[in-house]
Amino acid sequence: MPPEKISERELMLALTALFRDQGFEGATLSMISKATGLKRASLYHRFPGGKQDIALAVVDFTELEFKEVLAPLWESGDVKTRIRRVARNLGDYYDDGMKSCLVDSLSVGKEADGRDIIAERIAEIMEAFISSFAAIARESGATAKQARLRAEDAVVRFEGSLVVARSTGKIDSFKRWQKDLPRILTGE
Amino acid sequence: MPPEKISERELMLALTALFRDQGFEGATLSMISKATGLKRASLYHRFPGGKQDIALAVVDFTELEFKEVLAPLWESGDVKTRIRRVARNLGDYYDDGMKSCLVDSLSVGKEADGRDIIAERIAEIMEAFISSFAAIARESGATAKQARLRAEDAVVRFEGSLVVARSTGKIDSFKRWQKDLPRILTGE
DNA sequence: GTCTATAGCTTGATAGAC
DNA sequence: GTCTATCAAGCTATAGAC
Repeated sequence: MPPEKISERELMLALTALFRDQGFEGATLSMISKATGLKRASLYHRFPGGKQDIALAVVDFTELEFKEVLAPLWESGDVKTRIRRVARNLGDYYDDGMKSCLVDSLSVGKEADGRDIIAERIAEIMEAFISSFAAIARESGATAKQARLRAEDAVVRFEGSLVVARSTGKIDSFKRWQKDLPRILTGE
Repeated sequence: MPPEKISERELMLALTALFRDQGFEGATLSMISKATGLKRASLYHRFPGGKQDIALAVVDFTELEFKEVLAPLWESGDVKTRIRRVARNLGDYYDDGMKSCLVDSLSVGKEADGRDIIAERIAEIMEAFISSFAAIARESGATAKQARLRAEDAVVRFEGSLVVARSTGKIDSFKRWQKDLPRILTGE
């Protein structure tokens, strides 16, 4: 057998970038093949379920990556400091707002085929994102209800700033979101 | 000649819904044909430039529709009342947050073909949206700089709440945005 | 202004060699 | 684990009749 042409991690990073930028319909097997250096048949060897399998693997991978990005939330220390750390991590991960959100890109499109399975996973990831923010808002002294509202507000502004950045090419609102995040979650 | 099978307005409404829900790559000519009742060749009669022409027509149409939705901003009367009216219009237009934003859907995808022309128009629409909000924020007493910030914040939250609603199926954050809009734009 | 019919290409997916 | 070769189906787009 020939050796692996691309490591698991490099493969997943390339696939994630593609689905994030192109969405499910936009990411064709030709693009995937080109981006990974693997021919069609090799892709089906690694992902027997085809394109849907690839998309689901990307979602799983992103879920894990995101846990690392949000890791400071579960550590100890000053709450606002940890939130600032997460804001910085998210800035790195999303290239200061120039990259789209996978949840956004993958939730555009038809509900045919196995897209509903992907949609379900997408909803789970979004919920986990909000819950993570709610946990630290709670830690900062908010009631459960307050914390949930603050967390949803933070995620709404995050997603919105990425949409605005992608459509206008300007990242100002994302940078402001980064700066405002501690205030949003702790309520000042 | 046979009569028009579908009125210009009905046609544009169907096309807009399709591109809004499916994105550019996701909206195939088969879907378009089915949704409008027009065969492929008839679509090319109305839109000689093909799919890109249709998408651009959808963007133009949406730009006009949006001017009606935002119309209260240019009327006279109490500022907060007019903002509330716009919030209600946007709630109707986006089905309380259950519909996606065309700007979001159409800005996902490859930059090949004539997609850059569409991207340019999308950026214009987003800018007009922000400017409209900035104008009424200015009217409420804000400086030009303050008004711009408030307007961007309002649009960011609007887009974000639609992304969250689409991915989770829950419209709570959109409803909150609607309620908060007067406060966001006038600064209380 | 609509249609049928078709062209030519790309898509997602599979078979089988090495 | 990778490849070449191939498939049927779908895609965008066009020609030409009525």
